[in-house]
Amino acid sequence: MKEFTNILREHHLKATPQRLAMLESIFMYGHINIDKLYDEVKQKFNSISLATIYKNINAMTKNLLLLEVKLPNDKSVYEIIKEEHSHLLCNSCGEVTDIQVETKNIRENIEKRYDFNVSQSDIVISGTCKKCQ
Amino acid sequence: MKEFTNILREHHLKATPQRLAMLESIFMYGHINIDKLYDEVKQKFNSISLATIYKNINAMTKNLLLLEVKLPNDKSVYEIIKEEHSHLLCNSCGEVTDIQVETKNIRENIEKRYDFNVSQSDIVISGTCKKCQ
DNA sequence: CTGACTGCAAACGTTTTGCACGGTA
DNA sequence: TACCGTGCAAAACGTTTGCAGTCAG
Repeated sequence: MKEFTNILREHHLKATPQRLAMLESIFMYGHINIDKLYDEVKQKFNSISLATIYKNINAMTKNLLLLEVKLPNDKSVYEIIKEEHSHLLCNSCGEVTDIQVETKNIRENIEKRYDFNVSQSDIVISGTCKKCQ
Repeated sequence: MKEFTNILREHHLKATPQRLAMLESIFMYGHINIDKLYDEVKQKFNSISLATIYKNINAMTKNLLLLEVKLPNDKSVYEIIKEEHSHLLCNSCGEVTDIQVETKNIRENIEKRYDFNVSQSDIVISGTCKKCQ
């Protein structure tokens, strides 16, 4: 896919078929953990090794192309970085969904009350999604 | 300490000296990771093994006496469960602070907008604390 | 053509397990 | 006394590393 090739280059990484396959899977799922990603990529790319998956996840995360999302009671998932957003986690089906949460008030409150310079907000809302209720 | 003895029993766990020492350290620090906890407890209790630390962390977490807090770019810390609250993480000194964030509006918005039944909100605000600015 | 990337195997750090012994209730 | 918990050593697990060969730019 032409687009991911450019994205990789913009992040100073070579566009190898392994990386393109990884990005396609991550994009398709939106959020994916290491094991699932390995399974997925292995289907299209049987020779890929777990070490390569890890090396690339680390390289892309370090170069701010991917973001690790730590979930309560679950394995971390990775996503392609875009605008800042929060996450919904369904405890029943495990699905992770992007949501927009108004954090401006929260940030301002914290800056004022605790004299704390906020740079990042990690918010995961857990519960039961529509389908699973 | 008498109090922790009772708390352990209320959670259907025996009040062993190892567990009491662990709870005292966790309480003293507010939030502590496994390595630090092991170091701390080892000072008062030289014979304790890492396996015991892990077994007890798992037992107390499963029995809802402790909570694991996953931090971005950092090791998990554990705390004694009390009222729901959020966390401030200083990227400079690593300190974790409890804060009260008004989540009612957020929850209600999510319940309405996404038809999602919220049960838990995990919020970690990162940045620079007062002392480190 | 050269440095970056891959795949393999080995190494590593963290967490869990099995078991015999000891302590709590 | 009956279990539950402890400590040790070994095992299992997830992740990283070193290296020789390959490929993208």
